[in-house]
Amino acid sequence: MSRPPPHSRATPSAPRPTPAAGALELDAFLPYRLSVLSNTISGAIAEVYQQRFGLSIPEWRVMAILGRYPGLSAAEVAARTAQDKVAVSRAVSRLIAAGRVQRRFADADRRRSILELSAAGQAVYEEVVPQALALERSLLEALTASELEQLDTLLDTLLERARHLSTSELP
Amino acid sequence: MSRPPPHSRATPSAPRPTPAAGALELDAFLPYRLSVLSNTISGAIAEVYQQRFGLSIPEWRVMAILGRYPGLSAAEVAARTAQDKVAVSRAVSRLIAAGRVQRRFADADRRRSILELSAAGQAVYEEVVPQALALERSLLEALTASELEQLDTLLDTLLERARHLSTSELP
DNA sequence: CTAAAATGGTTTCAGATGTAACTTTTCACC
DNA sequence: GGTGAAAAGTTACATCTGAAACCATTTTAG
Repeated sequence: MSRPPPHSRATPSAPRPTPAAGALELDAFLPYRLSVLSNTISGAIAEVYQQRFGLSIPEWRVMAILGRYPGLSAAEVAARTAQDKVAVSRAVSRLIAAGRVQRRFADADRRRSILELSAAGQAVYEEVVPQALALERSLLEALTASELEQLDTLLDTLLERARHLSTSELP
Repeated sequence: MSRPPPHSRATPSAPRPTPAAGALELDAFLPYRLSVLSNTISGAIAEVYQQRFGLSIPEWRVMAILGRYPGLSAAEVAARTAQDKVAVSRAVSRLIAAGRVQRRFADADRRRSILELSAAGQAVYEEVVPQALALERSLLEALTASELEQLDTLLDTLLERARHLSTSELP
C-alpha cells in the first residue's frame, strides 16, 4: 500500500506552527478544518446520488439507514441519522412520492410509522452503496493500517468530547 | 443543523468492527462520522457568537479572517474561508449594516473592495476569539501530543485526497 | 372514566442558501 | 482608441431549512 507523495503542506516534518498565542488562524483551527474536510467529502459523494437519482442529502441518509435497518419509525431514523424530525418527515414524504419508500403504521400504536425501502428504493440503494463505499475506500487507502486505526480512535474521542461541550457549556 | 442525539458506541476499547463487506454501516462510514463531528463542534462554537452577537456562521468566518488579515477583498475572503462569493457578499453587507466592517474600494481598481473590521467589529472579534480557542483547546486536551500530531497529519492527508476526488471523478 | 400531558409526525412561516443572470469596471488585443 | 472578454460584486428567484405551532393518538393521573 503506497503512500502518495506529500503535497504542499502535508509533510509532518514541520509541525503546524501555532501562530502567536491568542490569535485565530483559520487554516489551523480544528473546527474550520473539519468543516472544510467534511463538506468536501460529502460533496463528492453527493454528486453520485444527486446527479443520478435526484436525492438530497437527508433523503439519501434515510435510504441508507432503511437499507440496513428496515422497519424503523421516523423518530428512530432521525436518531440514527442525526437529523431532526422535520428533515426526516420531509425526506420521507419525498421518498414515498418517488416510490422509493413504503410506509405503514403500527397496529399497536397508530402514530408510529414503519418505514421500508420499496423494490425501487432497494435498487437505488444497491447502486449507490458500492459507489459510496468505493469513494470512502479511495480516501482511506491513502492511510496506512495504523493511521486508519488512529483516525478511528481520534474521531471517537473527539466526538465524545464535543458532545459534552455542547451540552455543558450553556451559561 | 440539529444537535445529534447521544450515541451508544464511544469507548474505543473494541476496535470498530467492519460490518459485512459491502454493507454500509452509517456509524462506521467516514463521511457520516466527519459530518456529525463537524456539525457538533461548529454548533457548540456557534452558540458563542450567535447567542451573544447574532452572527451567522458566514458572518463569523468573515470576521475571523478580517481580524487576522485586514484589508482583504471580498474574493480573497471567499477563498480563505472556503465560502462562495454570494455568501461573502451577503455576510459583508450585513456586517457593514451592523457597523462591524468597513469597506472602501481600491484606487487602482475600483471593483476591488478593501475590507476591515471597524472598532466595534474588532471588539466583537476580540471577545469571540478567546472563547473559540478555549473551546478548541478543551476539545484537544483530550488528546496526547502525539495524537495531536497524528490528527494534524491525518486531516491534511484526507483533505488533500478529498480535493482530488471531487475534481477527478467527473464522468 | 375523563382531563391533562406526552408522543409521533406534519405543516407553516420566516429566514438562509445556491444558481444563474446582471452591472460595473478593467484588461487584452487589434 | 474601440470592442469584446474577463473579473468583482450584487441581485433575483427558487429551493431548502429550522423553530414553533399544530393535529392525531396514546398514556397518565385523579
